Amino acid sequence: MKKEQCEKANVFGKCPFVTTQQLIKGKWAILILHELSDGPVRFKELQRNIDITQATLSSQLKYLEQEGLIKRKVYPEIPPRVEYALTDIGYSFTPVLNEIEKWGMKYIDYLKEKNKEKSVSANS
Amino acid sequence: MKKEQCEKANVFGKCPFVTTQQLIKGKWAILILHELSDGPVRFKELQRNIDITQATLSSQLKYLEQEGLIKRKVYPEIPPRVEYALTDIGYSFTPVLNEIEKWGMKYIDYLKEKNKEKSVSANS
DNA sequence: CGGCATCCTCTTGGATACTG
DNA sequence: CAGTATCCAAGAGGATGCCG
Repeated sequence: MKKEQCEKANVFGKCPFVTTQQLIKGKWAILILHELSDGPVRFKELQRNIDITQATLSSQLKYLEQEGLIKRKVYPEIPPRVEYALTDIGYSFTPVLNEIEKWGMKYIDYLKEKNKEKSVSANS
Repeated sequence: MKKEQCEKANVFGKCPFVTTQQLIKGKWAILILHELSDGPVRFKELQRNIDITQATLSSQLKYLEQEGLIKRKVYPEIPPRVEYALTDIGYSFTPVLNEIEKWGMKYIDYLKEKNKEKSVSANS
């Protein structure tokens, strides 16, 4: 794409990089999307899987729902049951998640190498 | 990968998602990496391309250099000249950038559709 | 040109307590 | 179980001015 789209006027909804960044910059968005990538998950289960407080999880889910990435389904039961799932556009984010995971593993390896070198030079 | 790696102990350097998120959560990291993906770029040029103040750009670059994603080369000239380039591990981030760009464009289209629907229903 | 130091503001998100 | 309300701390990052 033309770089110009991202230059000067770095606006949400214009530049794909800025737009994506705005959506996933939060501490939890990527993790939540990843948790939902295998199918619907209940609120409580999400909270258990990710280490996050109720209040924070609640606000994050509300945000992601607003942006159209996830959908909320309420089952009229007692006790209440709410499931969260990816929307179509949310599901289409999967390739990004996969690349993030692959690169993350690569970077973790890189960190290990870096630490190894450091301890070697410290011993010399 | 095993989800367990990301559960409970969400630590940088253990879970690939958390690790990557920590590195790119900032407002500028993705844009800077994208700008550098075609080869070395000077400080001033970066500042022109992205709309960012000197102080902020400087601290971002220092951060990315610390994390090993970019490297800094100083040319002993007058006036001074400093070029930034991707390291190997930084360059290997390119596939993530590509997916981010693709998805970002998809999401921008989605936003347009959403707005169209809204104005239609508003006129009915 | 390519920074750094300082100050200051605004947002994110964690802790805690309460509700249907 | 699945939230909401309130309060608060930390950090990101912008503005400005100075320096080699």
